Amino acid sequence: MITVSIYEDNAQLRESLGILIDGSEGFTVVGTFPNCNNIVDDCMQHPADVLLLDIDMPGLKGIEGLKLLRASGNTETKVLMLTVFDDDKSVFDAIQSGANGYLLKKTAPSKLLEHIYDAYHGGSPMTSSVATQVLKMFSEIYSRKKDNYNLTAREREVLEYLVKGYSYKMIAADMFIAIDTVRSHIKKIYEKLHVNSKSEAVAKAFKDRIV
Amino acid sequence: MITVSIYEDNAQLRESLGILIDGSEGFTVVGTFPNCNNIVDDCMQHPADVLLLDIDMPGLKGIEGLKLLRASGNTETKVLMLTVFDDDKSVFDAIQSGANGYLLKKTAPSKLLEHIYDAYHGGSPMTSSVATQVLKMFSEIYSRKKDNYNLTAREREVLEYLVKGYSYKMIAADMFIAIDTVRSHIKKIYEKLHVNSKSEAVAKAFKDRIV
DNA sequence: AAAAAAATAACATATTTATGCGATGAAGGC
DNA sequence: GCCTTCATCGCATAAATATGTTATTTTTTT
Repeated sequence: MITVSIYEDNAQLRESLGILIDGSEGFTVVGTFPNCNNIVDDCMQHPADVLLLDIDMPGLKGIEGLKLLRASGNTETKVLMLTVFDDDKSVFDAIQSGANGYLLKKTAPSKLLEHIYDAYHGGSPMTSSVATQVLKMFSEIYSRKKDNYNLTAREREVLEYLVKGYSYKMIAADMFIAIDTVRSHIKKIYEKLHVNSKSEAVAKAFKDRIV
Repeated sequence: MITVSIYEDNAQLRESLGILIDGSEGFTVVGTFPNCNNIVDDCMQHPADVLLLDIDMPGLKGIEGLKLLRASGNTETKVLMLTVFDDDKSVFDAIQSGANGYLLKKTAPSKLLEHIYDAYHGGSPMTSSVATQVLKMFSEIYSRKKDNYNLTAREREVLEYLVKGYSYKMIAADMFIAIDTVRSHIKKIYEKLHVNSKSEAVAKAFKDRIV
């Protein structure tokens, strides 16, 4: 038997969700709340396996509630965020705050039960459009920027040494070129990156994933 | 009508998948292949909306095939990876290489059709256990390192200025302290981070997410 | 073949960093 | 009250960096 609590400000939806879930084989609703102002207490007094947490609620927002819950040490309860929109900011926040899944409200009731089941068993159900957001964020994080500031191969090489913390002298020795050549390259790099110090170049290299 | 191509080395599974999909309303199979050695050509000669791509195939692995396809400029075709296991290395690779979804082979046939439909419409269907992997990676990436090298509040502040590319003089001005005080802080920072130059400190700050 | 871009190098110089040593006052723990 | 940590500041100096100018040789492009 999977125990579920529902946080949803719309009374109508809250009740119909409750009836749906409670009326289904294998699920019991142990609490329904119109806001998550006392979420930490609620979860202690009515422990549930899975929470359905609306993102947009008056008072404490769903994500804030989630953060409180996790901050209180509760990492066991699975939390499924419910929302009308799949804007990336919220998705991102929810994930970072420790949500176990992210569903659009338009999810069909039968699916909803399935998703609760999934979450209970360690899965992270998410609407496929939300998953798209997540993957997009991933590829943004991990894709090299297309704009590599037109650094030449040699310049990129030098920049990599800078990132590794090498001094001009060390770079020269490693690349078998004169230190003045290293200077020349670095001067060019600074021009292209619009910086004027080693540490700025390093910072930019990290930020823009040039290296 | 959604056109689908199937890459799967197991002849039995390949055929039954083909029959299932081709026999379903709204789906047509335009190609079935036992390997993805010629995936780029295949996709030109038998354009499909969605590819089902087995991860483990003799010859070119599914992910390698995916990379080739994307490298050839094809970013339009939706690609669903199929696999028996949900190990994080592959998931990660697939996402980075531009997969649109990641499904376990044990996915029920009815779901599979749904997932193909989802992918075609821009979604990123993934088995919920795979989604768990993805979220886990996310939180790993974004969690601050616990070890902040015991920097004091003031030292962290100075380090942030370094990351922003400020010179000692600028930091002193901004923090309303003497330049020698800035030096003192930085000396301490270097000791704690085990580095001995500004750019190394900046690099470490980025790598270890101190800032 | 001519032109453009990239890699190499030298020289000079002002500025910035790195490092060492020492010192003072304020805050907090015991 | 004593001790420790933190934040503050000064002075000195060697090393490294930033910047400008110029020039030669390869490599690439047109």
